[in-house]
Amino acid sequence: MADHTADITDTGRESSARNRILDTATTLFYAEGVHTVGIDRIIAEAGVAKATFYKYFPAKDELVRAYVQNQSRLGRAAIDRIGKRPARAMILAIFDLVADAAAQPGYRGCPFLNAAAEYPDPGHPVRQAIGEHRSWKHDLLCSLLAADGNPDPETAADILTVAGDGLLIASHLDKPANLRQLIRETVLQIMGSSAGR
Amino acid sequence: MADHTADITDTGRESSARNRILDTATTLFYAEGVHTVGIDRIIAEAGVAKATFYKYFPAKDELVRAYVQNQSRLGRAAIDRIGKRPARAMILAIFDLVADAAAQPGYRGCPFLNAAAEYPDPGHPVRQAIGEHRSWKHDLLCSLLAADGNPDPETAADILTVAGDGLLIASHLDKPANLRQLIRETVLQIMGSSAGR
DNA sequence: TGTCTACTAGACAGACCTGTCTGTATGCCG
DNA sequence: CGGCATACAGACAGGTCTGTCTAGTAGACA
Repeated sequence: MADHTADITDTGRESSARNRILDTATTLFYAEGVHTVGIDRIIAEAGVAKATFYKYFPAKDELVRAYVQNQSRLGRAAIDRIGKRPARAMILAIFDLVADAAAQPGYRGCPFLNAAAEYPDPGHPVRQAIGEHRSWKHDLLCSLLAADGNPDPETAADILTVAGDGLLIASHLDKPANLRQLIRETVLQIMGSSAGR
Repeated sequence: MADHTADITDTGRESSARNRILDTATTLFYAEGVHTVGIDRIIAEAGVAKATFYKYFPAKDELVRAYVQNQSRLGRAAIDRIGKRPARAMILAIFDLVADAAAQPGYRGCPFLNAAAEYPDPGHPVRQAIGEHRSWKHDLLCSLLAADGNPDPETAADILTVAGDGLLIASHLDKPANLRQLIRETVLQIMGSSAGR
């Protein structure tokens, strides 16, 4: 569970203390929620003094925002790791990532959806960071759909986003046995059944 | 927003103090989250003594569970209010409820998804209550799909559940302009385009 | 050696949390 | 009238939270 956060912030010039804080926070926030995990616990498990923490993150919300951005970076890295493929295969591969994530031991759903649920105010910086990731992903889908020759990529991207969020929820709350098949079925049904199976 | 909680717990024999607590909690928990809202705030706004609160709800988590069950009751009531229709029209009407809810001023997404995000442990009573609501809804969709003549209502219900959750997320986080159209488009595309428009 | 930087250790204030407890007021029923 | 249930008011204990502050330590570099 801590493993996928072990390959750290690549900007190597950053403080190691800061990295330890962010990694610990990423693990704990994802596993137990943002409000449940306190600063004291994070600095204890990161092996860092409180003053050091507040040097790098002036307030807890700043850390939460960094956590969201870190998750965004990890998500983008996972997509980068797929490599180059035709547009339609690319979309299917991206959706397969949901099944990959759901198969991991500590899976607890989508970090962005979980975090958003804890911040009611849509104008809050944390919510904005979440929104940035969402619109990045939407744009990615949109351009892939356009490359696939979709006549209305905007609308199709909306629907695919809906499907993606729903699949993340289902993979977490309902844990369906045949998740991979459900994903394929959902995506193909949405993209038009002229699918390359 | 407090309005739709005004038509209270119909089991009229219940204590009015208990009802006031549950109604206040329903409003506050939904609007601001479960962990953010404390007991003191609830009893103050419900106009109830602390001892009275702990008489009816031995612990806060009991209240949260009652809150989830209350939301489940409200959701079922909304579906009951639709009245009788052919299966396919019924499904569309149920999905339209998402748009209705999203149009209300205090809309903050799906109460079940929000609450689930705050309880990591899948075995927690609150999560179980959420699971009960979800499987109730899944079964409802399944029987409607069967009545509509769907060849594989189980799988179709899975996909519709995915779509429903995704639409609830989208209507909350992305606030798309043409939500009603997005809903129709998504549902019809999933149920097979031989739709009755 | 002296100094500067980054860090550790941990006390502390002030707020807020859940849950318990004591005492009081009100109304119903016999 | 007495007895009992229900509810209110609020102090209190014990814990946790965020965020500040003081004091001390280890290494780099001149």
